[in-house]
Amino acid sequence: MSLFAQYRDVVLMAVASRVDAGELPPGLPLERISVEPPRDPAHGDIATNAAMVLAGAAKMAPRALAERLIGDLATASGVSAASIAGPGFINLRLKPEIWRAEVSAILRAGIAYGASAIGGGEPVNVEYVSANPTGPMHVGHGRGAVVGDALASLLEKAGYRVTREYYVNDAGAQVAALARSLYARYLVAVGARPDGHFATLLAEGAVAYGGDYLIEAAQALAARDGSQWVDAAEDAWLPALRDFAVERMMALIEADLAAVGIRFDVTASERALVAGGGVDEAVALLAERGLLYTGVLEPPKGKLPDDWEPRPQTLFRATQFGDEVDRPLRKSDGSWTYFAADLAYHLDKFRRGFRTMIDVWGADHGGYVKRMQAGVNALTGGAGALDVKLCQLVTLLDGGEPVRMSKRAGTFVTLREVVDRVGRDVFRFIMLTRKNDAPLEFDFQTVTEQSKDNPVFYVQYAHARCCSVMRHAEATLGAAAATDAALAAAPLDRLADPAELDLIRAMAGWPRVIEAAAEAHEPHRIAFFLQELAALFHLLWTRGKEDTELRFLNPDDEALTLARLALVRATAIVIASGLNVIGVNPVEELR
RNA sequence: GCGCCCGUAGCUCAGCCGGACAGAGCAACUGCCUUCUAAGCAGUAGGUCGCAGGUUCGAGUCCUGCCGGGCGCGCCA
Repeated sequence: MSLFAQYRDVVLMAVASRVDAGELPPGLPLERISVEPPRDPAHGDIATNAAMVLAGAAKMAPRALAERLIGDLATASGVSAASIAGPGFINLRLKPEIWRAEVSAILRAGIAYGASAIGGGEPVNVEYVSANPTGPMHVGHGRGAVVGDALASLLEKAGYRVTREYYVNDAGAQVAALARSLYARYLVAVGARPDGHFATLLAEGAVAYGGDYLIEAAQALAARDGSQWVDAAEDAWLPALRDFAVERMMALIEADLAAVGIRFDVTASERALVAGGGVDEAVALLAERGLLYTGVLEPPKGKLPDDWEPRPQTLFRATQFGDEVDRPLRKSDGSWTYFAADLAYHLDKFRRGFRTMIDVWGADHGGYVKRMQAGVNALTGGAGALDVKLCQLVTLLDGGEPVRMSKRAGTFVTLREVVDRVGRDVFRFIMLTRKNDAPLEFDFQTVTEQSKDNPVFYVQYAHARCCSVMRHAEATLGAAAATDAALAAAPLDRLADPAELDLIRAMAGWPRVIEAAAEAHEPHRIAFFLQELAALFHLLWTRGKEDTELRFLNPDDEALTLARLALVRATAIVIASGLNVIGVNPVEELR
């Protein structure tokens, strides 16, 4: 339990004892009480809004209510002072040994420090990337991949049972178009058409996917199947080529993702879902609940599609669940819309035991959120909840100049190109330096330079400095004295400098960051926490440069040295713990 | 036209499901290297939190309207 959770209990006990004593009425809204670090550290170590949030129900002035509570709080274990401030805040000052004990706790917990049980083992499904299997990943996909993966790790750290999932859209028109593009490449590969044939088709718009990656795929297809498809009818070759292409593209995508250290527990296929009758089942369920009807939609406002014509179709009553219009489930050719299949897919997730589902999408899918949430709401009878994290665009720059698009990939700069250039750790960290709904600028020059302009480096450098100190310590004191177990028993009361206590307080906040970020589904908070923690460590380091008394290694005072080594080691552990959640390897040396 | 997201210091952005004088980095100016990696640190300066109302003891945070930017708007996914 985090320190703040512990003191929340202390506050609750103080309230309960005043209720027992008849000084406060029963039935107060205790859930509104928060216990957190005050924004201004000068106010104390721990602040609670208890008096203010209970004032209404207790029919008392906040400060008067605070007076009732403060006696119990001032004498609570570990509290050195309690005061009432401002509109009715109660500020607690903790004895320094409470903070110091946190250093031992970190050393004993190791990289697991910060783990929480608030998830209570509840299953959560995080679906991310889910790019069409039509080509290599581009950087935009990479952002969603990192956000989803870090969010999944974050939730695991907070005690949820997480499934990482990829939904393969292998049933729609996109993959048919992919198969046609592959066929055109194939005809060239087996020599049935001249070299320029593909370029001509592409220019005419007869094929959709012009990326070079289909050349290799076509050669592989030719090697496997020879020229058997050359004179075949489309009906004959399309299914075979589609399967071949999807399999090939998924291998490509999985390799790209592996380069960023991302893997999935479950890969769900849209085609398998449709073939297995999942869509019929979901649609039947909606029909059963009276949520389907046949109707004609108004034409969309704004840009009207060229071939718009009103026609009756099967509609889902999404408007009953907060959507703007009712949504079609069938295309004019009788097949299911993507939305229908996605409904079935989310119903499937729910039936697999996930009441909480999180989808990470690109911002261009923003218009799709309400209908999907409406669908989940309808299909689960309100028991399932879908949260959608929309990732805004990534703009690639090089020294402030926009990066030109790559021909090889078709249109976009590939994820692989970027990761090969900057490394997976840099890529992952930078992708979390903005909240997901803000656009992100990714400048090759900035993210690879070694200065404090580069947040990845800045955090890594703090960790490397910690490791450097430990290496020096081991050289003089011996490895046995510098183990985590040995340091946990160091005389921590020697840590008395305000800058040292500031660092400890920040580290003690790590469990809170995990819990708050997990509840908000916001992995970027970890990156910001790490930057703050690194800053505090760099500050302390430089103080030691200026004032020999504050140096970590003090040859004349071994007890003091051990206490400070405990602090340094704890810092390294918390940084590593944070980097671990976002999937970045902490480095031990930067040379 | 409608929906979603965004609007915080000159620039890039935080701001923890309303809380105590609004934070950081960059850029600018001033300092700190015989000492654990100066690839760092400290200080100074800089903001009507887009605008106008509303709810509240209390609003950058919630509600309404407007302004500005991005994304999207049957038979694509």
